[in-house]
Amino acid sequence: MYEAITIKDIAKALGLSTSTVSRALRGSYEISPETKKLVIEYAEQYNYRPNPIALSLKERRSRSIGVVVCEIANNFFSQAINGIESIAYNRGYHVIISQSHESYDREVVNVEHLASRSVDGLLVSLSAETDHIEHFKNLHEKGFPIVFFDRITEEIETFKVVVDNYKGAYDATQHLIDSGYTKIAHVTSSQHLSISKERLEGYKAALADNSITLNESYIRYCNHGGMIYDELEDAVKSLVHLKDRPDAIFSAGDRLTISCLTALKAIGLKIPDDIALVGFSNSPLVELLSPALTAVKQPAFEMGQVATELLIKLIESKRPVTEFEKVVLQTDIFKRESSASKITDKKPKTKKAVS
Amino acid sequence: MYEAITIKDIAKALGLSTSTVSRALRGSYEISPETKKLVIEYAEQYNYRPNPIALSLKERRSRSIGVVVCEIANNFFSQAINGIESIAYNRGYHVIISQSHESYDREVVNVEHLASRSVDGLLVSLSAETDHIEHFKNLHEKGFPIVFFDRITEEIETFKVVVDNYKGAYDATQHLIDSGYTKIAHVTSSQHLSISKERLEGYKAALADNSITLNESYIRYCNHGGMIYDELEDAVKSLVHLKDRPDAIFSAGDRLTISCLTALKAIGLKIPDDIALVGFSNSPLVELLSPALTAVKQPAFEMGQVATELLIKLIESKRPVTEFEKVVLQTDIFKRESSASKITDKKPKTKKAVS
DNA sequence: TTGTATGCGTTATCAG
DNA sequence: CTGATAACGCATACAA
Repeated sequence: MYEAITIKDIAKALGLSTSTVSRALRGSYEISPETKKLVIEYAEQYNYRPNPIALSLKERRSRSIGVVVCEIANNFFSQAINGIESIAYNRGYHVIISQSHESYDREVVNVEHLASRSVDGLLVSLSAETDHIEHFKNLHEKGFPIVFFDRITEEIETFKVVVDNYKGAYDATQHLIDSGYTKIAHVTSSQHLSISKERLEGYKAALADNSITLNESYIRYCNHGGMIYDELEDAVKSLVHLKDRPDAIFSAGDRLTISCLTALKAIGLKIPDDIALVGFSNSPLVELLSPALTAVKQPAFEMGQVATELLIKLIESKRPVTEFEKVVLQTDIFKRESSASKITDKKPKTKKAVS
Repeated sequence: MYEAITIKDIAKALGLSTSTVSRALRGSYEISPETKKLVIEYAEQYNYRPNPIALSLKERRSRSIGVVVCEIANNFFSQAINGIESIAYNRGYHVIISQSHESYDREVVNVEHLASRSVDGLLVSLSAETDHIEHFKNLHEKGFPIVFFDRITEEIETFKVVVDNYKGAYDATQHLIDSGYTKIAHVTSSQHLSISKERLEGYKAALADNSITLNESYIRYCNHGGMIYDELEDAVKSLVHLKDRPDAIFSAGDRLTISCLTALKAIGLKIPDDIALVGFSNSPLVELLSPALTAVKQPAFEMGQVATELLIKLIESKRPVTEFEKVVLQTDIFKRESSASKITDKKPKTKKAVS
């Protein structure tokens, strides 16, 4: 039905060979100015565009990079993708986005599809369900360029871009403690994720540094990233129904934080009067939600940019790269307006140095 | 660097011809069971995957559809894309997303790139800057499948999916009036957009039906969709600095609503005490922002689904389609908790029937 | 300066 | 049942 013009059409129309047309269009020096002019004008007139599919086949590269994330309806990832795009666009790469919706199976399918030669490299942030990464290992061993960001794996040696999750979590927890809360629950994503582990460590360290005993029953994992059923709502409910109800929650992700807000609202608890909330979030609305929320913000856009630069470096390098860096950026904490409630005269601790 | 296995490799290794291997892999009935088994096992072992690029070239279709939107960091569009994906995935199509960031030039580039045979069809929501659509007309006239959603154009006859913007805007405005506000400003996107025009009409109609004189100085357009400089902040500021300051704002889009919230906060105005706000928004947080906000919510996911179904219908139809429907869905209004302020005992009007 | 032939990976057609 | 060949659109090594 839809037929576009090809080099062959131009060649036929002008009584030339396809190679001449091809060379003329690429401005090759070996073509006479007249022929060149003729061809270029004709191409212009008929709005000729080279077929990228044919080019890909020939050049064995598609000039596109694949992005594998859990969700784009997530402020962190949509901002990261904007960063990815900003670099890719300038370097002449297309960006193909795929969502796993936190499903391991879906992630495998997406990776296979993308990698089977329709992209030149992959930017990956693991799904919450993913606990083994053979699908990436196979590719990586064959030399396929992969860069991990945010939700990374230590099992594959390549470029990685993350934030200092430990410190972000530490600061968040410390902020709650500084505000007078001591019974601090932690709602996090899957146990398998690097970010969950690091944030958990930061949380634990802050408690320890303030001589607060860790209460294991205050920790809730959402192994499906809150994507199934009422995974997160259930977690929050079970927390507030504890006999020794926590007076604050530290949530470890954008979606989790938003879901916590929603769940608490649904339960009828007021923030921060009934319970305080501090969470990782990149929502532009966090500043609006004050005093409901204090947010730890990730430099999502920059992470996307850095990861993309590294990936393109990998793609375009002639010889195998052997030196891999792990870029660590810093989080920002947006503190809510201090509300009267719960604020004590505790002296703020000096911040600990973090690994 | 990264080399994947091809049919040719298998053929060589097994001492067969490429055609035999190809047929064996596709389970052709004319291949002996033994050969079939041999080939399939070998392919499995070496993790063979057909090269989609080569397939595209051969079949003159890529089994992928392109999406052209302004932003994915926008609740409406990210939800719509989820709807698009949900259908496309089931029908075996890839989704390639491109963002115009409300720039006309960027939109043209994206469309050209996508359409030059790397996608089989296009799902389009126009950018705020776009005031002529030759780039789509050309394609459409050549028979290239396009479906418009949300921000559509009447100049091209094809499938379209929208919401009843008139009614959504009418309801929003009526809600403000019912709550006792009369000096209602309207912050909207570009004048060129269909949605802006329709929402403006709904706003005007509600005012008229309540015998409120339209104050032209209460209307603010953001012709770049709020993407440049402080376009939106300036609009809000100029509104609140009017000598006859409006007591309410109706904002006509997801980003606009969020920006209004942010801008009002920055200025130091409390919602709804100083000024009320009702806006189109699909943010999962709107219910949290109560009583700051009443939101008109669009069925984004469904819109994405419907648009995708129509596009695939267009792509896969053998003969040119001549009957085009325009699907109109309904908005939902999420009303904020009624706050004491400003609520009068005005009797609610009966809703008008809408075109 | 231009044309011819080849190959990228796959499948369809035609011959065996 | 299997193999050789052509074609999809393009670029390039090689001829002329």
